[in-house]
Parts: sequence; C-alpha cells; structure tokens
Amino acid sequence: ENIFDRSRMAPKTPIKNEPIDLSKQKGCTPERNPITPVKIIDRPQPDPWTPTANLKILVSAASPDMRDREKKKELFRPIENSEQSDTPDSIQYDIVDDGTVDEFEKQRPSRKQKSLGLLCQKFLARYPNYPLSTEKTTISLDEVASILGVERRRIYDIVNVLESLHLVSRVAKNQYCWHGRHHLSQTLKMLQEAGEMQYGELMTSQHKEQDLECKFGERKKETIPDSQDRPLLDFSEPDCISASANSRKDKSLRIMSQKFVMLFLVSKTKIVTLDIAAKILIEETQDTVDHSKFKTKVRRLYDIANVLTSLGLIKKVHVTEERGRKPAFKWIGPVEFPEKTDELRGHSPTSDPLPGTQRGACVQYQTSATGKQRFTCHTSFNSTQPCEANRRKVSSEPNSPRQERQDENCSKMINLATVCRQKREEDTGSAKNSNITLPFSLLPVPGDSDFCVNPLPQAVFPVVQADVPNFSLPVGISNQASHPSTPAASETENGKSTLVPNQPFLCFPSSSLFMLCRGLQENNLSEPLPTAGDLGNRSAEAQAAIPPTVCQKRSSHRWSLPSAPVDDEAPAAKKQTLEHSDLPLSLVVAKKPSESPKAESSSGSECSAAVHLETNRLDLSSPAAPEAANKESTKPLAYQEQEKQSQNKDPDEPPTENEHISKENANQHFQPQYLYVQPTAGLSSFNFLFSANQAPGAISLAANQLPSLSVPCVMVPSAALTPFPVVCSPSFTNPLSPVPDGSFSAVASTNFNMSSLASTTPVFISTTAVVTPKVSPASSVDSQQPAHPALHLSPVLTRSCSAVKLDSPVSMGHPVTLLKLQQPSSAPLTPKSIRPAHHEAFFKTPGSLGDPVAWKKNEGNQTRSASSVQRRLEISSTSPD
DNA sequence: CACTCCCGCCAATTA
DNA sequence: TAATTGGCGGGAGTG
Repeated sequence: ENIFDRSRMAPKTPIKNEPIDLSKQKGCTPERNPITPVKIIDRPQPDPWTPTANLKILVSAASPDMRDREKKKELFRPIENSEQSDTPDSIQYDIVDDGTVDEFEKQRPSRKQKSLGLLCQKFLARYPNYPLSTEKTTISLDEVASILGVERRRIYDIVNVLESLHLVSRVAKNQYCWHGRHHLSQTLKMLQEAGEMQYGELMTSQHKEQDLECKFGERKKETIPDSQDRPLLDFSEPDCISASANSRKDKSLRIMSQKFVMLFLVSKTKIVTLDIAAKILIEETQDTVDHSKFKTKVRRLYDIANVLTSLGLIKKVHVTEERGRKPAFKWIGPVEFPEKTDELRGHSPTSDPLPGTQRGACVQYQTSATGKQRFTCHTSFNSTQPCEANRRKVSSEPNSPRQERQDENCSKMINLATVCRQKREEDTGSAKNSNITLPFSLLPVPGDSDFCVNPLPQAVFPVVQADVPNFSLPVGISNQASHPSTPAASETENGKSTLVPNQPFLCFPSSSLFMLCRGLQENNLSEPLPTAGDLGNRSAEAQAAIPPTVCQKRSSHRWSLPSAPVDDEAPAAKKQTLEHSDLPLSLVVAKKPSESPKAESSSGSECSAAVHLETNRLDLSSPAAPEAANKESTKPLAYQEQEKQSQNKDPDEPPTENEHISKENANQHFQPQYLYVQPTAGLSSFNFLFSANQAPGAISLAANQLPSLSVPCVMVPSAALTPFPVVCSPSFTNPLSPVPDGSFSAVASTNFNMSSLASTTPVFISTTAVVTPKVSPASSVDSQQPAHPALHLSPVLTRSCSAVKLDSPVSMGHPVTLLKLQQPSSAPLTPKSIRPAHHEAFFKTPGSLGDPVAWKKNEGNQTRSASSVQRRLEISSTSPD
C-alpha cells in the first residue's frame, strides 16, 4: 500500500512527507477532498518505509526530523484517540482516518493535509478543552512532534500561539503545560482591554480597516505623544524590562498573536483584514521595511490565523474593498468576557504574580487601574501554574510596579511603534517587551481577589443557566459589600420580603421579573461549554476559599426581587440590568441564597449548586436570618453581581460536587430557588424560572456544544404568573434522595432553548423536584458531575450555554411536575416571595436532569420530547404568543 | 497570477 | 558546545 502511495509522492518532499504523510493521513486525509490526486511522481519508491528506508535514512541524516519518524509511525494513530475528541473536527478526522484509510487518496498528502491548521487541530484533539484542574497535562514537544509526524518547528508555531492565549504554558525545555480553555475567556478579556487601550480608538471606529490604518498611524502619534518619551523610556527604562528580556522571541509569534487577537476584540466588526493587521502589527507602520517585512508579517499572520482558526476563534472571510477582495478573518469566538474569574485559587494572591511572567509575556497589570473597574481577577495562571515560574524569561521585574500598568505597556507598545519607526532594530530589543506585556495577568490581583465586580459595560452577559449553580456564595460576602444592593436587600427584607433572604422562591410580580442572564451571542454557542464538572473541580480545588471561582460564569444573575416594588434598588437595578443586557432573555433568579459557601465546601457532597441552593433556602426559611448569613447575603450578592457584571463569582457554586449537596441536603433543607427568566425577545412569552438549587448539572448544558439545557423546571404561563407571585415551590422532594416519585411532582428537567421559548408562558424551573426519572438512579448527584461534561461550566462555556439556551427552543425532556408552591412557612418573604418550604426534597439530582437534550436551535417549536414536561408546556403555554 | 503558507535554514537562546 | 527555540523568507501548492 504504502508503496503505492509513494509512487505518487512528489519527489521533493516525499521524503519527509512520507512519514509525515502517514501520520497525517490517518488523521486527516480524507477529509476533504482528495483533491490532489497525486502528483506524483514516479518515484517508485516502494514502500514508504522500508524500501525507502534508505532514502529516509539519508534524509534523516539530513534532517533531524527523521529521527522521530519511526516513532511517529507507531504513534500516528494514537493521536486522535487519545482524548476525547474535542472538536467535531477532530472527530471527523479520526473517523476519516479510520475508515478510509485508503492510501490512495492520502497518499500524497496534499499541501492541505500538511497545513498548520490541520496540524493544530490534531494537536488540540489530543487535549481536553477543559481539563480538570487537577490534572496537569504536560506536553512534550518531541513527543507531540513525533506523534503528529511533523517537525518540531511546526509544533513551535502552534504552541507559541496557544501560549499567547494561555492555553498552554511553557514549563521547561521541551515541556509545555496544557491548560485548556479555562483561562481563555479571561485571557481574551485581558486582551480586549489591552487592545482597547492600544488600538481602541482605532478600531472602534467602524472604519476598521482603512480607518484603522489611518488612525493607527495617527493614533500612534497622538497617543504616543506622551509616550513619546516613552519610547525612550522603553529603552531606557527598565520597564522595558521587558525590553531587556525581549528577545527576539518575545517578539514575534506570541506577541503577534496577541495583538492580532486584540485587533479582533477591539474591532467592532470583528473582521480584520490581513493587510491591515500586518500593518498594525508591524510596529512601524512605516513602510520602511516594508515590503519584505510586510510579506513576512503576512506569512506569520497566516500561521497564527491557522491556529486561531483551529481553535474556533476566527474564520477566514474575504472583504471586498475598493481595491478588491482582500483576505480577512472574522472573529467568531466569544465576544464578551464576563469575567469570570475563573479560578483563582485562592491562595494566591500571595503568589506573586511575578513569577509568572515569563516569557514574553508580560505581566499584565491587573487591574487596570484605569478606569475600569474591572480587575482581572486572577490570573489564573499563576495560581495554577507553577510552572511558569520556570519560564525562561522572566520578565524581569517581578513586581515592578511599572509594568503593572498596562498603561505603560500600552504606551510602550505605542511607543514602540514610534520607536520602531525610528529604529527597527530595536524592535527586537526593548520595545517589544513592552509590547508584549499584554495579557497576562499574573498577578493575582490583590484586591479583587475574589471577584471582581466589574460592571462590564458591555455587559451583556449571557445568561447561563448553568451559572446558577455557580452562584456561589462563598465570597459572597465580600460581594455583598461590594454591592450595595445586597445589603439593601437584606434590609428591605424587613418590609419587603426580599427575596433575598431566604426565600425559596421569589415572587415575581408578574411583570417584573428579572433576569439574570445576559444575552448571548451567537458565537458562544460554538464554544464548548465547560462542564459543570470542570467548574466543580475547580471550585473544589479552590474550595471554599475561592468561592469566587466559578462565579464568573458570566452570567449575571440577578435576583429576582420578590416584589419589584419593594426594593427600590433592586428592582431598579434589575431592570436596568435587564435593559442593559443585550440579551433577549432576562432571567430572574430567585435568590439563591447560598448559604455559606463554607458549608458547602465542607459538606461537599453533592453538586455544589444544589447545595447552594439549598443553603439558600435555609436561609430563607428563616426570614430573619438575613444576617445569618452574611453568607447568605452573599447570595443576593450574587445576584446583584450579576447585574451587569458578569463577574459574579460566586464562590460556591462551582463546586459542583455532589457531595456537598448531599450533605447539605441532609443537613438542611433546601430552599428552592429559581431563576426567572423573563421572556424577552427571544423568549417572548415564556417565563422561566430556574431553581437555583438545582444541581449544577441540571442546568448544565450539554457539555460542549449542546445548547440545550436540561433543567428541571416548571413552566408557567406568564399570565399565570402575573397573578401569582410565586411560582413554584419545590415541593417536597427529598432532597437527598432522588425521589423518583417526585418525578412528577417535582420537576421535570427540561431542555430548552431560550429562543424557543417563544411562548409567553413563564416557565419555572425548580430545582427541587428535579428528580428525574432518568436521572440517576442513585442520587443523581454524583452521577452528574462526573459524567456530564455539561457539568463543567466554564465561564466561557457558560456563555455559550446561555447563548444556546436562547437559541434553542425549549424543550422539555422530562416529565415535569408541577411544583407545589409552598411558601415557606416562615418565610417572611411575603407574598411575593415564595418559599419553598423545605426543600430538601428538592432535588437531588441535578444531574438527573436527565438528558439534556441538546437542542439545537430549533426553533422553539420543536419540542422534542414529548415528555410530560412538554406537555405541560404546551398546556400551560397554550397561548404563547 | 495571487494567495497561502510549508519548509527548513540558521541565528538567538538555553542548557 | 550542544540543543532548543523560533525568525524569516524562498518558493511551492492552490485556485
């Protein structure tokens, strides 16, 4: 067979190709077209391997690469298999490989088959998008190169780009540490901020491109002016430190990659043409170097673009301008970053950021101090990675304050440009460093530690149901502090009922519901969702301490206020938020009181989310308790947070771990919480309530792609709601035990997409009952996490999730039961708020939710299943719009 | 022919 | 000094 191929092989490359080919073939080959028939040659070389061996040998001698070939052969296949297929693509490949392996086609690897993009996909396929925090995956360059059948040089191209986005970090020579996408949103956010600073103005203008160029030029000048000095500074200054550091390395690919990404993030259109990017990226705009330099830059941009494309962040498009059609790339990744803080690990603020910095990267300053409030929260890296310390270059200064600021950096960058003009050479030198700086936040931000509250201006947060679970409390307190509202809420309690306090349910005045969510964007979907599990893991790690961790889920949550009227603030805020949010949907969350994260942490049994919820309830139960909890209060906080900010960090939720729940359950009752989703645009008629309590799993989206959620919920026609303040109560299910019986009663899990929800009907989801028949047999809880990818919520994912939701129509998978509403006896809440009485019953199984079916965007209409739930929906919804 | 971008030389950095 | 990284640009493959 091989031989066969060979013949085809082109004489030139054949040599290497062969080995390579093989490997690749497997993976890729068939995929697209077989197009290139074979070019071939006649080279009779018989088999690829053996016969040719001689040649190979020679070749190998020539190129070091060869050494690995052999191995490669062996390895080939394995590659893909190794892990889960992350992307469909990868999968495809695999399939292809397997299936067809015919050599024919493959044979000659066409150029496409050898493309960096493809290679990158294969590379990415080897690692999970959201690796468990616990596991650290190290990547050996040699190994990967051999496995993938390529020269190391190519791996560097990939890794450098990935490193710029923090998907990997260099641990040591030949060793990289795989982080996956956990930090991606954070990184992007940082880049966005940095980009705004640097290029912001430019891009903002729609002009984008051309304008950009122009502006760019101008801008430099302008901005720089002050900076002008800087250029000098750059050199001179230590800050530049980086400069010192800069090695050539810093210079290019990594930095270029970051800058390139920044351009997208800053661009309104999200489309960046290559030439513009090249111009901007060339520090100097000037032509000086130009042409050749430009060409080189473009080449590199292609390299970067290929990797980014493989990551699903951009796609190639063409822009036709006056001059004609120009190659360009469109950003298809997440646009907003809610922030999340992922994980920070708690510890570290202490950890110095410093260490991290390394390679080119520079540290970022965290907070930008600048106007924005946001802080980047942690740098995830640091905490996570120890590795970094090693990196070769460290940016020099550890903490130098100077660097801190991005401003400086930015300025530097700018300066650079100027400088560059002045000097090219330098680039390499000093300036670069500065440039580099971007993205990383190594530092833990001190202040922000837990969460940042940033209000994002942008703010649209996708709602994520998933988030719910997240809300964690833990930090909440702090949050509270941060949020005025919280306190307020509590206060309000008195009179108001405030949901906050512990209610299991919130009452929503009919009309006023609020949401939590934020809009999604289309893209979000694309991303794989983080599974709850991931979150959980993280959280777990973080443990209570980190509470904030998950929180981020970008989703913003809001509380629903019991009665809108009641709280001034809250309602108002909510409303605002709603407005702000782009999102069509607004969700209201009933409060989630989480109690204390602590508890959770301690308890740790079940899903965190569930736990939280429960806790919350508890709180609710005692209306009085407000104080009890500050913790609890936190909950509210969470909601608040969400307002715009994405940042919620609720500490606890993340902990998806089942354990917690269980314990809690045992301990406490749960109060069900719900999220209410206002019908907004997409939703139009439906109102959803999600129970906060749910296990994370429940909410969780299907892991990766799935848009659908499964959540136990109840749908209520809006109309109905109106009259009633309360929607559901978690009736009695046992919390712990998954109650099958409950199936009905309790909840059905539902899958739905928000979008689908057209109907007016409000939906409630209660966490409580959740037990799904399906659900796990055992307590669903456990099962959930582990199994479902869905569980993981990565912030990003979350978004996506949310997004998804929107899109997807609601479907109800499972039978839903109506919930009983209980009002908590005690619940002070008042009419509005509804309390679930106890909740233990609630849910247990988040996971159970069963299947989350993924719905695709089908329009809402589709409801697939006929589960009882749906029926209800139908019924209830009877008249949607 | 233009667009892509693979390939790998070879210098800068590291070990 | 050897090995690792990675800038860089020739020039091939594609359409």
